Amino acid sequence: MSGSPSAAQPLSGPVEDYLKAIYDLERVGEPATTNDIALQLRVSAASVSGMVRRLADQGLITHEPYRGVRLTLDGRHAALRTLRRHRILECYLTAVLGLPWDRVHEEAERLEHAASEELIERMADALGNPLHDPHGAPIPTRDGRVEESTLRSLAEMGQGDRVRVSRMQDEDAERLRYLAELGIRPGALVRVLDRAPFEGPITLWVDDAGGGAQRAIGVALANQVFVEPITD
Amino acid sequence: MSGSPSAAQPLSGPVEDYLKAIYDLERVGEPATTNDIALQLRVSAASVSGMVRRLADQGLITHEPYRGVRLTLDGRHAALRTLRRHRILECYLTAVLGLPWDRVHEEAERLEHAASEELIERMADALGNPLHDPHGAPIPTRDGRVEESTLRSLAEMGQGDRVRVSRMQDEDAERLRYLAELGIRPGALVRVLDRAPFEGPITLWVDDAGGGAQRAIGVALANQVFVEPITD
DNA sequence: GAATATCTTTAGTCCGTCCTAAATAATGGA
DNA sequence: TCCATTATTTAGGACGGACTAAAGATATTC
Repeated sequence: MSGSPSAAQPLSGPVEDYLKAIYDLERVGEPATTNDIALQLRVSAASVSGMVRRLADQGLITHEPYRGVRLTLDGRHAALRTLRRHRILECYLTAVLGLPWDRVHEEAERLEHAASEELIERMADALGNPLHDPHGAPIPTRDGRVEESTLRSLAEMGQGDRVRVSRMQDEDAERLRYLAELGIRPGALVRVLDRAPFEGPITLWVDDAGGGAQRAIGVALANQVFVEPITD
Repeated sequence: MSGSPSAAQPLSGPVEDYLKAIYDLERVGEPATTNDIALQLRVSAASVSGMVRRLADQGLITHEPYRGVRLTLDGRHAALRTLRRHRILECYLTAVLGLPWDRVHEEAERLEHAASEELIERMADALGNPLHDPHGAPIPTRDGRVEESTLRSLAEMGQGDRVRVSRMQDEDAERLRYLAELGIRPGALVRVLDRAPFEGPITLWVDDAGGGAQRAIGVALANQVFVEPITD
């Protein structure tokens, strides 16, 4: 109840992380719950309760006890600024400095709290103002707009569906690397050949330069891959 | 008395800043005093006392009460790692991203605590492993060697002396910008035309592409410029 | 050598961010 | 409807890193 309206005073690293997490959880529609935030940030639920009070005091979120948390306009803007930083950094680190695809997330996670707005904009310019990061996530604009399409995960697809991979969860480097080895990365064209029952393996045909290859992955992995159906 | 010999466990930002400051102060020979560290880091002397105990506990420095502080081998290596990061970042930010010369110091000051070793090495490679940062400071090698020449400041020069600017203090952006405007930057050739008595202005001839220009600066400014005599 | 000035350290706080353990609220079955 | 489970919050602490005020050590000067 004491936050200035649009001050954009510098926020601490942890605060930026909370806001990002809340943004992410809230995107599915429901308010973000204490527990979800705790899981996402690998922090105890009690810690989240504490931080939630502080964020609410600063006017970055609203909190209905036992119900969950929503970003205010200020909070959303702060979250989007951080997200822009993060994703521009990911682009730059892969495209210009050649850091491996699966490790840029972690690096960006640290740099996003330290890089100035100016630096980020220089990187964005150097890259030609990209619209998506290397994992397919959309990059918010300077003024806080994002095209956050609600994508379906590959795990929701049925036999015969043909889809294009548009985005993947970037937190887990090992899974990311494995999926990339199978040819599953943003832009890839995939067809579901078969789905075994009882959450069994999903058999795919993954197109590539040499025609394609048959692959099988579990549901857990498929859940990290977001796709859009091909309509042709 | 409980630090592991060469662990290189990650250090916090503040700790890295203390080690850098101590390294810098200790370079002139004497142990770094509490007060000097406090002044350099713009922190109270009491805070330094507290931190000194922690650093000593971690085996990064040795402390003789009321006498001062010295880096251990571990501490020196940590300081040099941070310094390498800082200076490579400064190079990269100016040379590749075109950040203004006088502002890279503060940007690097933040990024140096967040950038991974790998990122720094990629930047160094992209730059062709430079030996000096944009302000003329030598860049420590990966294995912790530096050519720390003991330079004289421009303020120590007398009438008629001819010198090459080799390095300048980078903390103060405004002064840096002003000196650069006068043509005083690393590499510049300068002759002392006159020194007014009682700490008065120093009149210089500064060579440049168009022949050169006469300039006058105060002692305070001249103290921030380090030079080597030209012997020819 | 005593008095004074200057440094340094200790004592006691504070804030941010985390924790565990215990208390309280909401929810879903029987 | 009441009970058990699960989610959330509160209570109470820890730690790193900063502070001010006061006390102790060293240096300087007469």
